[in-house]
Amino acid sequence: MATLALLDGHSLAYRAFYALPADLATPAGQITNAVFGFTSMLIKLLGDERPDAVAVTWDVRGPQFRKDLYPAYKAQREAPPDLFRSQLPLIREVLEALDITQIEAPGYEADDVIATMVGSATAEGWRVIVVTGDRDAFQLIDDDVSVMYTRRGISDTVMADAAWIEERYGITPSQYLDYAALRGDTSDNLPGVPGVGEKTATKLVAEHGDLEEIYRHLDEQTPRIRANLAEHRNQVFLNRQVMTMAEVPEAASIDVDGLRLGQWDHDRVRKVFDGLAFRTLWERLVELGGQGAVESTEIDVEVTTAHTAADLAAVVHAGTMAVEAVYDGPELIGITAATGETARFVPVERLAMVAEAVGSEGGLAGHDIKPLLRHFLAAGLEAPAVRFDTALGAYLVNPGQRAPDLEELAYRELGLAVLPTPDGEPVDAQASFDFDSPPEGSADRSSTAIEAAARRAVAVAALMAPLQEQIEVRGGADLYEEIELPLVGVLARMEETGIAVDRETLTNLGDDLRRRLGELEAAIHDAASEVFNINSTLQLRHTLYENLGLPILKKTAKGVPSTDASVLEKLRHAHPMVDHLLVYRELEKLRSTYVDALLPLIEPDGRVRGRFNQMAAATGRLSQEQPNLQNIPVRSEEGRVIRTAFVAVPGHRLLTADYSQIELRILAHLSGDHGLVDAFRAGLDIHTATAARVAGISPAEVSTAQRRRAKVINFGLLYGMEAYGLAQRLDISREEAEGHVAAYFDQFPQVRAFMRGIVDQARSTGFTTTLLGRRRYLPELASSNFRQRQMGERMALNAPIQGSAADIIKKAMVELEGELASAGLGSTMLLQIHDELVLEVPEDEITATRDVTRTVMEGIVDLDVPLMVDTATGANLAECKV
DNA sequence: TTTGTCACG
DNA sequence: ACGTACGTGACAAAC
Repeated sequence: MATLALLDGHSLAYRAFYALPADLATPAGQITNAVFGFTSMLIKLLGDERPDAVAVTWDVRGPQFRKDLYPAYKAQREAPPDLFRSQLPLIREVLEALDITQIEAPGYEADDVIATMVGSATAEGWRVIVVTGDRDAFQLIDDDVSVMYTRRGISDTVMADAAWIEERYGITPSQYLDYAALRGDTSDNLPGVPGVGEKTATKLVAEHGDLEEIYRHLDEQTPRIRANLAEHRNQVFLNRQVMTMAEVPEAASIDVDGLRLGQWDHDRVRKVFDGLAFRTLWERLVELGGQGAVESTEIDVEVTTAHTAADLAAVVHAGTMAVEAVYDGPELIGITAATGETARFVPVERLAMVAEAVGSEGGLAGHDIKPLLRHFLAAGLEAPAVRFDTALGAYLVNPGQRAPDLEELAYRELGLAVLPTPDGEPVDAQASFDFDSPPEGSADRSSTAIEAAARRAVAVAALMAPLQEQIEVRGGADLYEEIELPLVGVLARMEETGIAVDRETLTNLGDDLRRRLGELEAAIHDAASEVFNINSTLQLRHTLYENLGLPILKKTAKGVPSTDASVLEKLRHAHPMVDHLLVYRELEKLRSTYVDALLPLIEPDGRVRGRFNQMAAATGRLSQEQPNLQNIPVRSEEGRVIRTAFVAVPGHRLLTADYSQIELRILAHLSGDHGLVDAFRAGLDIHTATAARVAGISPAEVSTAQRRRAKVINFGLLYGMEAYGLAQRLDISREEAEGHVAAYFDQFPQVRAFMRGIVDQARSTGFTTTLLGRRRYLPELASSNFRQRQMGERMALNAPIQGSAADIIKKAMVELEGELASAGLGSTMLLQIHDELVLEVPEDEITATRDVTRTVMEGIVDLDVPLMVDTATGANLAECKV
C-alpha cells in the first residue's frame, strides 16, 4: 500500500519558528530557523516513514468561509512576525528544489485541502499520514489515516492513530470533533462550555456518543453542567461546524499519483541548501538514499592499457593525473588513471611511466593517496607530487567527521554512483587479464577490478573542482596546498622508513615483566584470598568492593564502581593489596601494549612501520596506528625503559627536537596577554613566571607547590577546565580552586577576554579557526543538551590552540624535509609526536642536522613570542633526554 | 562492538 | 540533578 504524506505548511513552519532560536542564520544574515526546522522535520519524515508521495498545503489570503460563519474566528490572532514571514519563500524554494508539490486553495485553509485530499487518496487505496501541529486533524484519523503531530520542539512528534486517540482521550477519532466543540479552541477564538474541560468533555462524548445524544440527555447531568451546556448550545454546534474540515472543490480533483516523489535535481538542491548553509541537513538528506533520493548517475568509462608515457599523458589534465590503485587481494596489480570518460591502466611493473607522464611539474590526484605513494617508494621509485587528495580535501572541509569513502563523497557531492571494488573471493592469483589488450565486457575478475578502479578514478577527477571550491570558500586553500598536500608525501616517506626496534632488548624486557607480573599476581591473589582475573574489571570490582569492602569513591560512566588508577591511588592505605595492584596494572600495560603487541610488528629488516593518519583528529593533529608510536611510555621510570628498544642503526644516532610549551606560547600569541607574552619573551620558566605574577612575588621566591599549582592551571586553561577540575587535580576544595582561578585571571585579563571571545565567536559562526585557517565545526554549541553545549565550549577553547600547534609542526615538517635535502644531509624524519620530531641521523651529520632542524622549527611562523626548540640525541630513544 | 583502563602530547 | 580538562590508539574483557 502506497503512502501519501500531507503536510500543513504554515502549522509546521510556525512550530519550527518558535521552537528554534532566532540566531540561526546564513553568512549573509538571513534568519533561517523556521526553514531549518521545517526542512529538518521534512527529512525526518522522509527517512522514518518513507512516503511514496508528498504534498505541502499552504493557507492563502482571501475570503474565508469560516469568517462568514463566525466573524470572530481567529480574530484575536496577532499577525506573524516579519522574521517568520520572510522565511516562507525560502521554505517554498526548498520544496520546489525537492520537486515536492505545494497546494493552496484561496478561501480555504490548509486543513480543508488536507481533509479533501485524505478523502480522495484513501478512496484510491492510499495510506495517508497528515503532518501538522494542529490537533483538529485528529478528526481525519481512521484505519488508513494517521496524524503525525508535533508536540514540542521539532523532534518531539507522535504518530497518532485510532488506538492512540482511544488511549489518550478515551474516544474514537470520529468523536474528536464533538469533544473539541465542547472544549472550544482558544487559539482560534472559539469559546467552549464553562466548566467543561478535557475530562468532562471526553466523559460526555464517551458516554453519549455525539453532541446530539448529549443534548438529548441533558437531564442526566449535574445542574451546573446542564445549565452551562444549555446556555452555550448554539456556540457548541457552531464550534463543530467551524472545526469541521471542509471539502475544497479544487483539491478534490488533484491527481494523487502526480504527487509521487521523483528524482531530484542534484545541483539545484545542493545550491539551495548551500545558500541556506544547511550543511548537516544536506548530509542527512543524502543519507536517506533510496526513493526520492538524489539522482545518481552511473559512471561510464572505457579503459585501455597504456603502452607508453605519451599514451598515458592523454589522461593528464593541467598537470594532474587522477588515479586509483588496483589490487589483487593485498597485492597491487597496477593503477588506473582517468579523465571524464576515458581511463588508462598501468600495470605495476610500469609504474615508472607515471612519473614520466605527469612530468616534473605535475602530480597525482587520488582518494587517500598515501598508500599508493608507498607502493612507489617500495618499488624504489620517487613518489610523484600530490596535487589533490579528495579524502584529505573532505577532511579539511569538515575535520569533525571521519573522512568519507569515495563512494559516499561522490554521491554526496555529485550524485555519482561509483561501483565499489568487487570483494568477496580474492582475485585469481594467475589472473587471466591480458595486460596488452583492453579489458572486454566479458570480464574476468581482474578486468572487473580494473574497471571499478577506473570508475573511482573518474570520480576523483570529477570531485576536484567542487571540493576545491568548498575549501576556498572556507579560506583553507593555502593550508591545503602549502601544507596538507605536500605533507602526504612526507608522511609516506616517514612510514616507509619506519624505525628500528631492537628485538632482543624488547624480548628481554618482556621476560622480566612476565616474571614480575607472575609474582605480583600471586601476591594479589594471596591478599584477596581468592584467585581471579586481575585484568577483568568485573572480577576486580567484585574483589575490591564486595569481598574486601573498600569504599566506592568513583563510578564509571555506566554507574558501576570504578577501579581506575586515580581511585586506587586513594585506596592505597585502605588495603595492602592496592599497591601491588597499581604496579601490576603498570607492568601489564607495558607487557601487553609495548612488548607483546610490538614484537610481531617488527619487519624482517628490524623496523616497525606505523601508519600516520592525516584525517583522524578533529583538531588537525596527526595520529598514528599499527603501531602507534606517539604514545611510547616516558612519564614513568618503568615505562621509559621501553624506549631503549627504539634504536638508531649502526653509524647513526636518533635526534629528537621538541617545541617547548608550544600550546601556551600559542595562547600567549592569540590572546596577546602582556603578562604571558612578556614572560615568554624574557625566556622565563612559564609556570614559575605565572606563579610569581599571581602571588605578586619574584620568580626566585616561588615555591615548588606554587609552581606545581600554576602548571596545573596553565594546562587546564588550554582545555577549558573549571574550578571543580582544578580542585580534583590539586586535591583542594572547590572554593579554594575558584580563588586560584580568579587570581590567575586578574593577572592575565587578556587570557580571560580571549577565551570568552573565542567561545562567542564559535557560537555565532559555528566553527573555530586556527592560526593557519583550519576550521573545526562545533554543532555541539547549538545543542539543546546542556552538557553537550558545555562540552562544545571546551572544544571551542581547545581547538584553536591544539590545532594551531598542529598547523605549525606540519608546516615545519614539509619545510624541514626540503631543507635537509638542500643541505645534502642524509638525515630522515621517523616520527612526529605532536610537538616533537624524531630523526635518524648519520653520526657525522648530527651538528648540521640539529642546526637545520632547530632553525626550521623555530622560524616556521612569526609569532609575538619566540618559538623555542629543545634537541637531544642518543643511540636509542631513552637516551634522548635533556 | 562496547566498555574500562591507560599510554602519550 | 548532573557532570565536571582537550585530542588520540590499543589492549583485555564482556557483550
